[in-house]
Amino acid sequence: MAKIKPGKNATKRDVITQKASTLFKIKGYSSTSMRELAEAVGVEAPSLYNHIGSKSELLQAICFKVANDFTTHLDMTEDTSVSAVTKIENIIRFHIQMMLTNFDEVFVANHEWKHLRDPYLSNFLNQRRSYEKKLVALIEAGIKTKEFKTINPYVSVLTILSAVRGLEFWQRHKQNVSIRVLEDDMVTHLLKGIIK
Amino acid sequence: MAKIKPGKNATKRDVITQKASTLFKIKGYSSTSMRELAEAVGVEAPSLYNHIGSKSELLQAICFKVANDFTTHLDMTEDTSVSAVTKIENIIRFHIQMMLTNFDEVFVANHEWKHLRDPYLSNFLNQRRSYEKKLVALIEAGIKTKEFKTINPYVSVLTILSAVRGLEFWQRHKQNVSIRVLEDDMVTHLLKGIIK
DNA sequence: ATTAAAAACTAATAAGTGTTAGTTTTACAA
DNA sequence: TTGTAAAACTAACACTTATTAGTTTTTAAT
Repeated sequence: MAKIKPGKNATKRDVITQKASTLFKIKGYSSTSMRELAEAVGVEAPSLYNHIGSKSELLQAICFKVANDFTTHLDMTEDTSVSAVTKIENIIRFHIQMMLTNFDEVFVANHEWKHLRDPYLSNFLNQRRSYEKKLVALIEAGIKTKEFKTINPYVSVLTILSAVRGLEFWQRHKQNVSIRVLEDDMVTHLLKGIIK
Repeated sequence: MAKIKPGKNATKRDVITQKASTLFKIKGYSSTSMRELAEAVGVEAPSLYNHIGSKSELLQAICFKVANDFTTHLDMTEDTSVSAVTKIENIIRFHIQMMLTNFDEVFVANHEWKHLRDPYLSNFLNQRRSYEKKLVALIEAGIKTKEFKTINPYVSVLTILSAVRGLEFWQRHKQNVSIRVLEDDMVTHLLKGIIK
C-alpha cells in the first residue's frame, strides 16, 4: 500500500519534509509529534522511517535549505557592479519574496533553529553570523560612498532583517494590502523612512 | 524545608514565573519540563504545584503581563497632545526599553503565545490586533497632518514593530554597540531611513 | 513548647514521545 | 505470473511528560 504520492520532481522524502515544515510552523518543532506528521502524510508513524532518518534530520534539512538559499543569493549580489543602495534594495526584495513564496520553511528556519543539535546548531549560527557580517560590510561600503547616512551599520542590518522577518505577521492580513504595495512601501520605509 | 526564597516584594509564584520566563525563552515552552523548571527554582517538581495551578498558567501570566504593559503605555501615549511623530517615536522607544529591561518575558510573549489554549489564545490575539489597529490609526493621523509620507500605514506599523522585535538578536552583540546609539540609530532609521 | 498552616517531599499514574523489530502488503520488472 | 525490492503495517520498547495523592517537614504565631 504505497500511499505517499510524490509529485513529478519530488521524492517521498520531499513530501514528508514539506508537511513537516507546515506542522513545525503551526505547532512548533517540539510540539509536533511524528504521529501527527504521519497522519498529515497519510501513513503510520513508523513508515516515515523508510524515508527519513529521524525527526531532527527533518529540521536540519529545512533550516539549511533556507540558509543556503539566502547565502547563495547574497554572494551573487555582492558580485554585481551596482550601487550599494541597489544591492541593499535587491537583498530586501529577495527577503520579501522568500517570505512570500517559501513561507513555511523560512518561518521554521527563523523560529525553530534552536532545536537543532550540535554540530548543526553551530553550523547554522555560524552561517547566519557570516551572512550578517556581509550585510554590515555592504552598508559600510554605502556609508563610505556617502550613499547612506552615517548610522551604525549593524543597527541598520538588524533593523532591515527584522523588518523583513515581520512579514510573518502579514500573512493574516493578505486581503488588505497587495504584494506590490507591501514590497514597495516596505523598501521605501527602510531606505527613506516615513517622515516627509 | 522552604527553599524558595522570594525577594522583598516578590511572592514565590513570582520567582517561579520569572525562572519560567528564562527557560521558556531558552528552550521554548514545549521543550521546558516542569522538572527542569523545578531544578532551576531549587525544588522538586510537584512542589511547584503548591504555588501554581499548571504549566500553561505560567505561560498565560507571562504573555498577558507583557500585553497589558504595552497596551497601557499605548493608551497613555494616545492621550498626550504631541505631534504624531513624537507619539510614534515615544512608542518605538518604549518598545526598545521593554526589550532591554524585560527581555525574557517579552521574548516569550512574542514567540510562545501559540501554545496558549483558548480562551487565552483568542484573548491574546485580539489584544494584539487591537494594539496594531491603534498604531495604524496613529500613522494615519500623521499622514493626514502631512507629517508622514503617504505610504500604507499598515506596512509601516508592521515594519516598525518587526524592527523593534529584532532587538532579540541584538542581545548577543551587546559589547559592540551602546544602548544609546542603538536606540537613537534605530529610531532614526525607522523615521528617516538610511539614504542620505 | 504547642499547634496549624504552608510547603516541601516521595511515589505513582496515565498518557505521550521517538524509534526499532519483525511482518505483511504493494509495486513493478522479468 | 512470478520474484524482488520498496514501503507499508502492527506491536512494542524505553523514556519522558504533567500532574495527583498522600505524607513529612518546615515555618511562624501563640
